[in-house]
Amino acid sequence: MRSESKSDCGDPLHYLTDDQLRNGIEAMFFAYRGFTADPDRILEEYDYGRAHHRAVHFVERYPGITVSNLISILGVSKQSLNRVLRRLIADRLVAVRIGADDRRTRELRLTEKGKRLERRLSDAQRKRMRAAYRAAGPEAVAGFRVVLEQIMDRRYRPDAVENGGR
Amino acid sequence: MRSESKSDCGDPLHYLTDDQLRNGIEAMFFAYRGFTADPDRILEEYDYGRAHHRAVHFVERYPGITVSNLISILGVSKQSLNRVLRRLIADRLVAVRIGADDRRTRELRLTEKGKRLERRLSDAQRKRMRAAYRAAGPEAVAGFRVVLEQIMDRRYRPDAVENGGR
DNA sequence: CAAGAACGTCAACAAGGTTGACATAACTGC
DNA sequence: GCAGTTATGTCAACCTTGTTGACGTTCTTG
Repeated sequence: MRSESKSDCGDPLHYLTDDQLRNGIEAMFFAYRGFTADPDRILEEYDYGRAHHRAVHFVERYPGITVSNLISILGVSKQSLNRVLRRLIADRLVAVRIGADDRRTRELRLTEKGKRLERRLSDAQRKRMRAAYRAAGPEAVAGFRVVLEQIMDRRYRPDAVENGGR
Repeated sequence: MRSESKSDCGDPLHYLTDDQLRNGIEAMFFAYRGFTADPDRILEEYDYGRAHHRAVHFVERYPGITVSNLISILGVSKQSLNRVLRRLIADRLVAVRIGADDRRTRELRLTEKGKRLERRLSDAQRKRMRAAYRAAGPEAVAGFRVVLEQIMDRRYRPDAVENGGR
């Protein structure tokens, strides 16, 4: 199986020691902080928080998504999401339409204004990711993605990995 | 900006497309959630939060760390840390000593009880990381670490990367 | 038509972040 | 030795974002 060990100093399982794992854990902590730092600064201007960013992100990602689907992706209560969504709708960043097939549901989409904010936020975040990816190189990035997908809960793991190419 | 668009396979810079970056961003979101899920469940039993976990983690990591150093690592205000620390001290998870060289400072250490909780938390977190690492393999892990270190802010990056060896 | 689902909303509450202000003890420079 | 600065603790007020519980409306479905 894992007989191909690269950075082992003798022990092929050296990368699984508690120390290595601890380093990885700490790296996750610091990296996630860096990861959110740039959008956080932008959101401050608008008096929005990270919750607004997440909502905007997933509405952009799945245009026409319903409220309950958004709730289950974000993993928050409907009251919590509603507070965030209400403001985004009032500020005309998100548009609501009655569900086409089920009139009880609400389909969410970004307005032009919403798309502009989303673009600003994701540009900032992508800029940092791009710099990191570029510095690390394609093989490191591939490894990064594999490990992340292992860390996340099974149900969020993209089983059809379209970036498997190359 | 990058002009080469979409899914042109064959492009050696394909891993830097907006789509790839966006996938990475989303993976970070889901992975971080999985990453904190297990400790969160344990903390609930004790009525502690993530803030307590972070404090305990870094006190374990740097025994004798001072309050101000802990503040700057965690990146929170002293009032915020104080609220968390006060409880950990009252519950006898953290012991405080007057600084050896500077009597104004307070040196923080885990008590036996504190070590037990820290161990429980980090065992849970390591278990998930170990499974992820094992499934991904050593090369993926090496890539994972490189990318994470690029994402985090420079000042937290370990300049002496011990796994850079080979 | 009755039941249940999807949604919105009000209220109360908690964790954990912020800032401002103030107090004390200890170090440091002159 | 005194003045100024630093490290810490604490009180108070406030914000965001999460929670639960309760209730009402609209719509789908058996």
